[in-house]
Amino acid sequence: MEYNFRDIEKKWQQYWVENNTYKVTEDKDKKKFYVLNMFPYPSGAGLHVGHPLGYIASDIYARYKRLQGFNVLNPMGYDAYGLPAEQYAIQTGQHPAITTAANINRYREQLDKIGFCFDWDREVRTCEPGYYHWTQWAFQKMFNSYYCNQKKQACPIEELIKSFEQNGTVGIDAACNEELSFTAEEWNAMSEKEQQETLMNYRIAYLGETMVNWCPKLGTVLANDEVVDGVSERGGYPVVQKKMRQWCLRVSAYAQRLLDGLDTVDWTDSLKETQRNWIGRSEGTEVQFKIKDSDKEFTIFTTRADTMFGVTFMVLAPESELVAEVTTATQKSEVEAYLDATKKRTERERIADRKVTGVFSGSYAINPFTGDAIPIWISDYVLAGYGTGAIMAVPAHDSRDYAFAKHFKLPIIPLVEGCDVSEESFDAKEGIVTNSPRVGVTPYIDFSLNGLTIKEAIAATKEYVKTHNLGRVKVNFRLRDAIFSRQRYWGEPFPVYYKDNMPYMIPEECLPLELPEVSKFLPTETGEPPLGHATKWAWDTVNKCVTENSRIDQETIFPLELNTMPGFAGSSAYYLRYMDPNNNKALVDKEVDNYWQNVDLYVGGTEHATGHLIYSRFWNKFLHDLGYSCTEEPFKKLVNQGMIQGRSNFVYRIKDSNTFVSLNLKDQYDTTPLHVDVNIVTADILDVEAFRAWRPEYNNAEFILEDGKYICGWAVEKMSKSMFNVVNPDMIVEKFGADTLRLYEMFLGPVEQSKPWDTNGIDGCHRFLKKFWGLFYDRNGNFMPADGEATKESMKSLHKLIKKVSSDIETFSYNTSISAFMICVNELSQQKCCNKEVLRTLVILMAPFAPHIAEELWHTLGETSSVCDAAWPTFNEAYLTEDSMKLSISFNGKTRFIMDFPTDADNTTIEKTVLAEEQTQKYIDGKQIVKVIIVPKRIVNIVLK
RNA sequence: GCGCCUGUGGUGAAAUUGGUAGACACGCCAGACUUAGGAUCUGGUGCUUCGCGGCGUGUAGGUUCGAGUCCUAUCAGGCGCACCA
Repeated sequence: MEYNFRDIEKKWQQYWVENNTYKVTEDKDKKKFYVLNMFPYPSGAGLHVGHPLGYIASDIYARYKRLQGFNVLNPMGYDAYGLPAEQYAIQTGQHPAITTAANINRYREQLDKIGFCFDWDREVRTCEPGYYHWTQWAFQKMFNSYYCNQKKQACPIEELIKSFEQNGTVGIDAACNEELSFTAEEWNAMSEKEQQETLMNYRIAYLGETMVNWCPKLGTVLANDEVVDGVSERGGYPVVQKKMRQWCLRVSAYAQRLLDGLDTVDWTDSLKETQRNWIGRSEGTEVQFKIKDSDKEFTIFTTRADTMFGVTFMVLAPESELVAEVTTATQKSEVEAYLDATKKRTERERIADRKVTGVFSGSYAINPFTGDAIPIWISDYVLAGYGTGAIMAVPAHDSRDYAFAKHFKLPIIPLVEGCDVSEESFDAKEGIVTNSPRVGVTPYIDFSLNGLTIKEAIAATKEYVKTHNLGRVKVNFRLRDAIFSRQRYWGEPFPVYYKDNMPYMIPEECLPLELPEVSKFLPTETGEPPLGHATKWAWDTVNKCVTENSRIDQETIFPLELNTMPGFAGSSAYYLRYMDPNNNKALVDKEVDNYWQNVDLYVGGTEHATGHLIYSRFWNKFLHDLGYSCTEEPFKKLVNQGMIQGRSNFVYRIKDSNTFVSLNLKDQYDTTPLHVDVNIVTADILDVEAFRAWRPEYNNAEFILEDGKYICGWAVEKMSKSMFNVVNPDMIVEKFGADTLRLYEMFLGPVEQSKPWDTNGIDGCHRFLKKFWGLFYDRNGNFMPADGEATKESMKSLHKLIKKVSSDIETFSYNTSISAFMICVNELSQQKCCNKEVLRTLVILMAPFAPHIAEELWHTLGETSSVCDAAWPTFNEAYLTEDSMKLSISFNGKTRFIMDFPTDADNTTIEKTVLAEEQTQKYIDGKQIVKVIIVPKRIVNIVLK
C-alpha cells in the first residue's frame, strides 16, 4: 500500500474536528501548559511559507507537552484592527470589515490544512465587540488610575483625590507630566474643570498636549515604534512633528519595572538587550545653574557629574521654554532667526545633515562649582524631550560639545591626566581626574576630585551635589509615554464623551461601545477623524449612555471622542482573553486566570521587540496592579522564529528581443535579468511551457538552452509578490502533504535562524515519510507489524531516538530530531524490525512532528483513541550502554593499539591497564611514558617526557 | 559612536558543551532494476596528491596532552539604540 498522504490528512483532520480532539478545559487535576503564537494580522496576501514556521514549532511543542500529560492551552486568533487591515481595505476599495472577514477565512483555510492542534473554540478577533469590550474596559481602568511611586504600582484615582482633599500635594509621589504643588484648600476651591485638568496630570491614560509623530499620508499620529528613520513603518511615508492633544498611556511610569522584569523571564539576550536599549535607563545627576544677574535658575541633567570643572558653555534646546527668558534684547533678532530656521527642518533633515548650528542667547549661567560665568547657547543638537532640555557642555569629554566648541571657538578644558584633546574629545569614562579645582582659579568651593578615577569622581560629585543642595541624583529613561489616539476608522472607539472640553468615561454598563458604520472611512490629511461622519451613532450613544447630556453644550462641542485606538490596543491583553474568551462579565474569570497563570512558551518574530512586547508587558503589569492578572510578567519563555526569506529566480532576456538565455551562457550576450515566478521553476530549471503561458508577452518566447534545460539564476530577497518569489504553503501541501511541509520547515535549520526558502531539499523529508510508512506496509501492501520480542538492536535504535528527541524538543532543536528519526528509521528498516511495540512507540514519537501519518498508523496498530492522548515514552539507559568500549591509543597521529574494556571500568583501572600494556615498550619513539590520560569513550592520550 | 549576535564542504546544517570535525539531508559521481524517469535501491563524495601523506571550522596569536568550542587581537556580515548629555 502506498503512502497516500492526501486521503490520510483529509481523514484525520476531519476526525479531529468531529471528536473535539483539541478542545481544552480547565482541568485542575492536570498541570497546565500555555503555548502561544503571536496572532497574525489577516493581510490580503494570505499566508506564505514563512508564517507557519513559528506555528509549526509551537505546535510540536504543544503536542509534546500534551503527550507528557500536561493540560495544554494552544489558542489562535486574529489581530484584526489597525493600520495594516485598513490600508489593505483602502487599496482594494472595500470596507475593512468585509476584507478582514474574507482574509480571516482565507487564513483559517490555510491553517487548517497544516494540521495544527489549536482549540478553535477559543478564537478571538480584536475587531469584535465581545473582544474589544475589554480593551475599552482596560482603557477606562487606566483613566481611573494613577501610578504611585512609593507603592510602585497603579492605584485608583479616588485615593489621589482623597489625598488632595485632605493634604493637597503634600506627601504625594506620583508619576506625572509636571510636578504640581497646591494645598488642600486650593484643591477644594478649584472648579470641576480645574480639578479634572489637574487630575489629567496623573492619570495613567491621559489627554496630553504633546509633540507627536504626525503622518499626513496615513492621516494619523503614530507611536515611536511605528516610526523608523523618520518615515512610517507602514508604507514608508514622511512623518512630521506636530503638537496635538492626544490620548497617551503613562508607560514611562513602569520603565523601571519593565527593566527589572527582564531579569525574570527566559528570553534571548539579544531581545532583552533591545528592550533595555528602548527603555534606555541612564543614571545621572540634575544640577541647578543660576542665571547671572537674575534670580532665575535652571536645571540640567548629566551622567558625567565629574566634569563640572570643565564646563565652558551651556546649551538649551530650541524648543525649551527657557529660551525666551534668557534671550537678551541685543541677541533677540538673531535667536528668533535661528528658531525659525530650526522649526522648518524636520527631524529627518536634522538627522540627515548634522551640521553644527547654534546661537548665543546673550545670557550667562553661574557654575556652582567654580563661580565662572558661562555663556548660554541655543542649539538643536540638544533635544527638548530628553532630560531637562538643557545641558552643561564639556567639550573636552563629549564629542558633540567638542564639535560645537571648535565651530564657535569656545574654550576646551581637559580634566583627565594625560589626555590629548587637540584633535578630538576624550569621551571614555576611564583615567585619573586632574585640573579640579582648576589651576589658577581661586577655589570657589572646597572640593577637589584630583587623583580619583572617573567612576570615583562621579560618585563623589553626586554626593557633594546632594549634601550641598545643588541638585539631586536622578534616573532618566528614554522610554516615552505611548500615544494612544489614531485619526482612523478601523480601530476600537474610545468609550469617552466630553463635557466642558474635558473627557469623561461612559458608564461601564454601556460597554462595549460599538464601532459604527460610516459613509466615508478614508483618513484625511488634516486629521479629522472618519468617525466624525457617524453623527447618528454619536448622538444615540450620548442619549443612551450619558445621563447628564442635557448639560452638554450640543451646539458647540461634539460630545464623543472620535479618534480610535491604535493597533497595539487589541493585542496587548489577548493572551488573557484566550483563557476565558466567552466571558461577558470579565476580561477573564479570576479562577480561570489563576489556573492558566501566564504564557509558558511564546513564539513570534523579533519585529515586535519594541512595540507589542513592551505594551503588552506594560498592560499586564497594570492589570496585575489592579488584581486582574495574577502574574507580573505575561510571557515566561519567548522564542523568536527567524524570517523566511524568498529565493527569487531570474531569467535572462537578450536585449531588444524575446529570446531568453540559460544562466551559464548569458555572459555571451547582452542580457537583462528578469524576475520569474518561482512556482514555474523546479530546482532552478525553468518549465519553459509554463513560462510561455505565464504572461501574454512571453507567448512566443525563444530559449537558448544548455544541456536541453533552461537554468535560472537566483538570489535571496525578501519574500514578496513583486519579486515573484512567494511560495504558498497550500501548494506544498497539495504536492507533498502537510506532514512533509511540517518536517521540512523544521528540518531547514534552527527555528530561530533566518533563512531563505528553498524547496530543493523537500524530497528528502518526503522520502523519509515514505520509508517510515514502509516499516508498516511492504511494497505489496502487506501489513507487517507483529507481536513478539523486540531484538536488542531495535530496542537500542529506539531508545537512542527517545533520548535524543526528548532532549531536542526541550531546546527547540527540531532539525536534529528529524535527523535522528531518519537514522532510526533507516536502522529499523535494515534490521527488518516489525515488532509492534517498537513501532507503536515510534509512532508516538512522530506524533508531534507529523500528526497525520502518526494518527493513521496509530489506528492501524489497533488503537481506537487519538494518538494525541498516548503517553510519551521514557528511555531506558540500559539499552544504550555497550558491553564494552573500545579504547584506541594513539600518538603522533598513529594508532598504537586498540583495547576492549568493560563499560563499568573506571578511569584508574583503564589507566593502570594501559600502563601495564605499555610496559613492554616503556618508550615510544625514544621518549618515556610518564602519564596516561583517559578521556571518556574514545581517546587515551599518552604523555611523554 | 555604544550594545548584542553570527562566521564550519558545492548547499541547508551537525558536533554528546574541551575529546576521531562535517552527523542527517540536498546536490553531484558510479552502479542495479527499468521502454523511460524529476520513481526505487546500493556504494562513493571536505580540499590536495596516482599513492604514502599533507592541509582543513573568517584571519593572527595564546591557554591545553588535546580547541569549531575557552582567552586576546583583528576582519567580514547581520540586528538593536543613537546629537539620549
